[in-house]
Amino acid sequence: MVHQLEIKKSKREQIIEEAILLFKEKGYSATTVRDIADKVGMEAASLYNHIKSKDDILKTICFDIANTYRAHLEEVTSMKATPMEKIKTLMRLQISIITSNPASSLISNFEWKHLPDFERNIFISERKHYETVFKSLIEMAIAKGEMKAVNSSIALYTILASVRWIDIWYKSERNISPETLEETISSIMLSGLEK
Amino acid sequence: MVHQLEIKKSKREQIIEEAILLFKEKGYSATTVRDIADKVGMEAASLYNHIKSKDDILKTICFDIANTYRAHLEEVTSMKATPMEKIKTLMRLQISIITSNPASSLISNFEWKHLPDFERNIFISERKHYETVFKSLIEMAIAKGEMKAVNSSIALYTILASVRWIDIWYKSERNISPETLEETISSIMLSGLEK
DNA sequence: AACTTTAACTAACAAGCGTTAGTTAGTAAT
DNA sequence: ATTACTAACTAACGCTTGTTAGTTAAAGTT
Repeated sequence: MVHQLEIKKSKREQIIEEAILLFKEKGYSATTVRDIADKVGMEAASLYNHIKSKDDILKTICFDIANTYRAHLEEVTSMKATPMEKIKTLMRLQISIITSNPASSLISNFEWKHLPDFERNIFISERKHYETVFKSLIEMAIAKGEMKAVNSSIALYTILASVRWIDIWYKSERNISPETLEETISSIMLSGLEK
Repeated sequence: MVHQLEIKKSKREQIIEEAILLFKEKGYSATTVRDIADKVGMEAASLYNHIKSKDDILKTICFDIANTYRAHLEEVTSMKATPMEKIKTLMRLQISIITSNPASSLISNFEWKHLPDFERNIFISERKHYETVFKSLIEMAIAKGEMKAVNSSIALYTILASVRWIDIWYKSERNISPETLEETISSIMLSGLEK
């Protein structure tokens, strides 16, 4: 029993894995518990031996990602480095989340609105916190003269967009390594495209 | 009758307008025809005097946007200008679509997957066409030495991401004019953030 | 060997879904 | 004045939804 947990994926993990693929393909609302059960190879009712509810699956997916973001944020803010270096590190870490979990990143980005009220509010404030800290790094970088004096909101969302969008298209361009991705995007955001 | 069409919004337009807001808030699948009917102020069944189906609404929203994109693309490709100027123009036009129709842009970006098979395929190929032309502009700009020799796929999606993401956050930053938005994003993408 | 637990099953529920049918009052056209 | 059309209504249909109840066979524990 404890043995099984160590040597192979638990049924619960299998269920969540299949759910991730389905939520990504069809969206949370359009995915039924019967769809998920089919993929796992059991009856819909049997899922409830492993999960509490359909919501429960979404919660797990979204907060797995959200917690990783938070951990990265704490890691970076405790670094001894210039604001610009912290921004670069944060971008790199964020790209690594997305390239190693493209599907659940996408769900966390687009399906969080279907979380139950309580969890949705937590999720929103987690994200708000991330953005606030990120934005203050941008403002510090500008104040230090490391960054051009652009509107910090636009800079923030343009940076976030450039990495968040990866989960949408990354699959179709598989011959790009996470390293190339990270270097190219960083270079575009920091030095621009124009020669 | 023809009079009414000219002086005020038709019932159909009202329905679609309310549907846009609901689809944006809750997503297409989670929005019911009864939700829409409530907002318009009629019974669900009465909607069917004005629309063919729930799908019909989504089709209208998505292809209104898609057609505007196509029109802009044709406008730009027939311009006498350098690839770089065309890219800038395309970015500016795309930002203008989003700032003037933030809600339906968002739906077109995120809910298109719920289109019926036939329309979904058309939509996908429309978008593919847009991206292919955009990408070839990038490659021409690189060939001409106007743009740095970065991976053209990454450049394409980074540019698209930077503008497509606007519909997500634009509402909460209303004190930014479309012009500032366009200038700042262009400047970031072309010249970079680093000083 | 007797027990508890686990994890699957079938059956079914109540609620909600998009949609259709049939009707009716008000307006426009002849 | 009669007819035809528009756009609303109520009622209901057939289906799907997430979930629960009750059962059962196998595995683990004492």
